[in-house]
Amino acid sequence: MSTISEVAKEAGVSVATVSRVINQSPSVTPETQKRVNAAIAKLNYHPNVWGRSLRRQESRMLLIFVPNITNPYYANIISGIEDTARRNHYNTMVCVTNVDKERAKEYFDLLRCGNADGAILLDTTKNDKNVPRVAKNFPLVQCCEYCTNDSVSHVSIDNFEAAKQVVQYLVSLGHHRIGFAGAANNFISTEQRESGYKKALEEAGIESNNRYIVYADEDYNFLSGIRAVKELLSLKERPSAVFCISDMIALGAIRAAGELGLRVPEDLTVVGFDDVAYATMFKPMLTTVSQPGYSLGKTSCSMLIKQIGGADPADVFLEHKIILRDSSAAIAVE
Amino acid sequence: MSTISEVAKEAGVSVATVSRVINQSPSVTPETQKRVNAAIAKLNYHPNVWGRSLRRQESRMLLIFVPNITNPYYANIISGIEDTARRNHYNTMVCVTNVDKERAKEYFDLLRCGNADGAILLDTTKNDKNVPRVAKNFPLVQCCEYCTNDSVSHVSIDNFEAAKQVVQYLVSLGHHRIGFAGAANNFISTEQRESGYKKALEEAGIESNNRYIVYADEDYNFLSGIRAVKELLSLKERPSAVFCISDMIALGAIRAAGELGLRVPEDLTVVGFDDVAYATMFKPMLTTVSQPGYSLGKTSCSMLIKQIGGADPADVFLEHKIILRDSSAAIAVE
DNA sequence: AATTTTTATGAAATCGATTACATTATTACT
DNA sequence: AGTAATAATGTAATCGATTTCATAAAAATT
Repeated sequence: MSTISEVAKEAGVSVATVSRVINQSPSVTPETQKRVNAAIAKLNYHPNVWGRSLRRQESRMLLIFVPNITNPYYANIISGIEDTARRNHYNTMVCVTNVDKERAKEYFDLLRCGNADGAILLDTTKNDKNVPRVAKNFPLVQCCEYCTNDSVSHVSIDNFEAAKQVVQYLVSLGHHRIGFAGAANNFISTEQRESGYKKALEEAGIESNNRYIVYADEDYNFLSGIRAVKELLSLKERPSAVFCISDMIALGAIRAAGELGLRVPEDLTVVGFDDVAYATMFKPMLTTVSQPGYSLGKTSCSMLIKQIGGADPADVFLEHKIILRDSSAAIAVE
Repeated sequence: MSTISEVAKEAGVSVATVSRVINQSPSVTPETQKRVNAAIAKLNYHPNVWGRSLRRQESRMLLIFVPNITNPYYANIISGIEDTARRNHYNTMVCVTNVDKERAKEYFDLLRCGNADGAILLDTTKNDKNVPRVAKNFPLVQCCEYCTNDSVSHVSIDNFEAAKQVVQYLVSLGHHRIGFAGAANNFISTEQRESGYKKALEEAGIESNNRYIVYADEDYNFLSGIRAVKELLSLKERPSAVFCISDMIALGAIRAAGELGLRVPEDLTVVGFDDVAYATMFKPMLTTVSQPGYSLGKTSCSMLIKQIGGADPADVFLEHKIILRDSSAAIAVE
């Protein structure tokens, strides 16, 4: 690879002038510019990032922490982040943490070493102690999930409100035995959706029943969704509707119903969360809550870039949307 | 952030000695080591990567090009790559190209700028002209998909052989009207699987019928799978089995059958490819070909690291496995 | 024409780490 | 004891780009 001094020699100017041409600073004769550009083209020169970063004290690289990349729900968010980063001349680097705190710490070292200027976290848990600590020294933005410490920026939907609205919708369909399928993890969204569920029941004057609340595994996987919802459906007074905090669990719910000889939505109404592509791929198509993934990513990224520029942390809530499909219906007359 | 010279001052030694301690070079007194390490801890010092990379002329960063991250099939491969990279003290950076050649070119610039030492490509198309060109100057390894130019390394399964075996299996079940659902893209695996399909038919003495060959969209999406297979099933003499080059298309095939009132596997045998998690999530569970994703990633990565160290390009083929489940059955006696 | 201002360019310092070479201190050997 | 060999550490060059400051040339002003 060629260096700036090779270009300088080729063009018959000093390295300073070449640098000026690259960075489009004024006061370079059009004629000199042409000569330098010709040399750059001839040598296929690309400015070396190490030299540049070292001098400028910035890497123009952003990190994106995701727990795993299997969940299609992250794809839109990442697109939103990457497009915004690119538009601002930042590169991005997806760091797959696998919900492994050790690995996350290793990735945080990329900030300490100067490898990156900031990070967007999609995997913060409720009680995370490390994130606020890192945020003291480096620009961070939490997206979708966040820790309770409110000194760190976050962008998300209002999970409490969304869950409340879902349950209100179910009540409006005539359901009053409404189940909740959560997950055994420490994500704040999980907690908030459960709170929203309870609040809506309370406001509707329906007594909350702990046996109507079950939990799938940490990662919302399909099989644990089946297991959890089967538990719910084998109750004596089984619920006529179940609100699942992820589409994956909801698909499990539909399968569980099928295995127990129940039809969806005739015998059981199922509502999911996230609106992944698979929600429409199988019959019945899933009623679910859609998050503005691309916007969440886009907003997180522009917030991060502002913070790198010195802005203060902030919290932003974006709008969700409830999408009605086949898996929910009014309760049959008893 | 603190620098090496601050550490040197704190420890009362020269920067050279600090560097020696960091890099564990011999001939540093245990006592000095202790002092330096204490200073490092006290200042929370992390060596700056720009300085180091600039001097060492290496970034210890590897790129992973993926067409999209929605496809769960990539998750294992990426895990294999990342674990191997980490074990060799390399960082990795996932670059989502969205099958956009322009964006891929931008990412290649990360190599030219020195941001990365090499790349693993999961998205090379058959006739790609750019990849061999880039491979002249930088270490590249193609994984799963590769271009016909054989000067560039690749790691993959033997798609031709796998497809042949699938069709031989179908023939052994008594099927002789066997359909093929490919995709309208330029991936070499697509072509090789079609060739393997044809070869197996030929060897079994079954005449190939062009009307039994249909194509889903470029990205193997579910809906186009439904469309393509419906075409197949509406033929007068419809096939009794269909081999789909991806699980997504196979799931579409099952749906298509259902919509036309056909049962799987009683009326139609369906075989997929890739063994994604969803293959077991819906009834009937999918018979499919499993690729050793983790090993593909791992092998690609160690090959890349060897190439960075100066080794020559090479080609490696790994073993696939045909996984028999519910969606395939012997043909009913007519 | 002489002086000031502006413009274009170059020389050299700088960013933070590594490393070849130089230097000093210590140990081993005759 | 005096010299050679070895060990521990320091000095300074280096990687490639940016940028401050200096300088030379051109243009504008009086």
